[in-house]
Amino acid sequence: MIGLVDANNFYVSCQRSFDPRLNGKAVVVLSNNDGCVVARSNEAKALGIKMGVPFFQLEELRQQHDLTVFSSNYTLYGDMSARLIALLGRFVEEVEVYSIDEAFLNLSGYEQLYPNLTELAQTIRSTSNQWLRIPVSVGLAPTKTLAKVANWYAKREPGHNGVFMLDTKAAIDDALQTFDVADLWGIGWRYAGMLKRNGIRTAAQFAALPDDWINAKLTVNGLRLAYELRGTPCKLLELEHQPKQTICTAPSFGKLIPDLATITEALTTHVGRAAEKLRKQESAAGALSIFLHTNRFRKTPGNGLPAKQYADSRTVILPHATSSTPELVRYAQAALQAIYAFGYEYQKVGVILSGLVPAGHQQQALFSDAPDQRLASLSKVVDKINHRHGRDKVRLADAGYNPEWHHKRQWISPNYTTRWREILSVR
DNA sequence: TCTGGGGTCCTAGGACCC
DNA sequence: TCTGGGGTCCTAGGACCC
Repeated sequence: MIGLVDANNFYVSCQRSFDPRLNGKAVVVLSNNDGCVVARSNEAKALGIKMGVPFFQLEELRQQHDLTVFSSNYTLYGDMSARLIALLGRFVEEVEVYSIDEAFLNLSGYEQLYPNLTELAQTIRSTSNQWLRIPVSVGLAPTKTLAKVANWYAKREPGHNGVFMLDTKAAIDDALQTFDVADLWGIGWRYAGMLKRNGIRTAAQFAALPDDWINAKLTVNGLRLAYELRGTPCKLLELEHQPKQTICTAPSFGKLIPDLATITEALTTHVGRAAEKLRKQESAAGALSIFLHTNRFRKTPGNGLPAKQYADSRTVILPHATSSTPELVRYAQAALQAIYAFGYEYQKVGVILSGLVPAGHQQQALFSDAPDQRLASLSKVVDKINHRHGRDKVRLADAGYNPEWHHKRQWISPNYTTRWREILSVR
């Protein structure tokens, strides 16, 4: 059996954990730059606030109802997530961290220790409530996909008390009969539309389709999904932490930016951030892509016509794989100069590092200079200083001093768990 | 009229996830 | 005025090899 533990309204729950006055209230958490709604309390869902709606469209609702708003605080959510994972590790050996608020548990081999898995799930729930004040739901089933389905029922059926188990053929058949095919793990809006056009509405109907048809329409991924629904595991628990294959840093500007100088400051900062992530996983990048674009939603003030748009990107294959910030910045700035066009209001510049290889195992180029080892050491020392004394304490001068492009986070909460001076004070 | 067979590698684009 | 960020995997097709 596999367990899926999924935190309820995770970002909202993290905020409530440190401010119980928010319990019972409508609360939303916004995406980066305070753009869209990415988490909602049940009360906010009841007000009809949809996932992903642009925040500015909620202005009227805010005036009519008591709605509490937070900018996203990933430092806080990441730390709370680590605590939740540590908690799960006290109950079972094998935990796959699937996302910031979800984990799969391998429950096979625990028949002696936990003869009743529903009870175990309840214990996990109450422990999380007590230690973290984070409510979680638990789905139990023979495959990951069925555990996802079970979790869906655990979250939505009040009678189940946050735990739902699919352990018999009859229970699985029952659950799939009433499960919307669009809610399956691996079925997005395009596949959902295609399936509905073909008369497939439920998970049970999908699982009963011929293999050839599924393979032709949804590739091998769809076939794996069908097998998992039929009870044959195709997705194994991934317990090893895999290094990332690409690293992207591309936050929007807080306001539209027209000039190259300011965009260069932002890009320099983003490349520095991406390179930090790169060094943290002990990789080096073999290629670097830069992209730049205007705001595609924007209308020209006054006439309401779509504003003039521009977007371009440039990929540079590096002469040797590197993780050095100054070196990556040099190539990034040259690429930006090549794609920048005067006369537009830009929304975003971003960097993607790819061709990642383990640091220290880089292929040496035959006809170019060997990578400068001193540069690599320098960046590592800078990381250490910044880790100890605060982000960006040491950085390139090109990153600027008073960034007017910084993203918005108007409703940010304190970093309760990671900064001494922001620790919760109780009066 | 008839135009081989069997591979590898890379990339762009499309699907998906939270 | 204001519309997120960061990932993965698969396939088709083109270029190449002998």
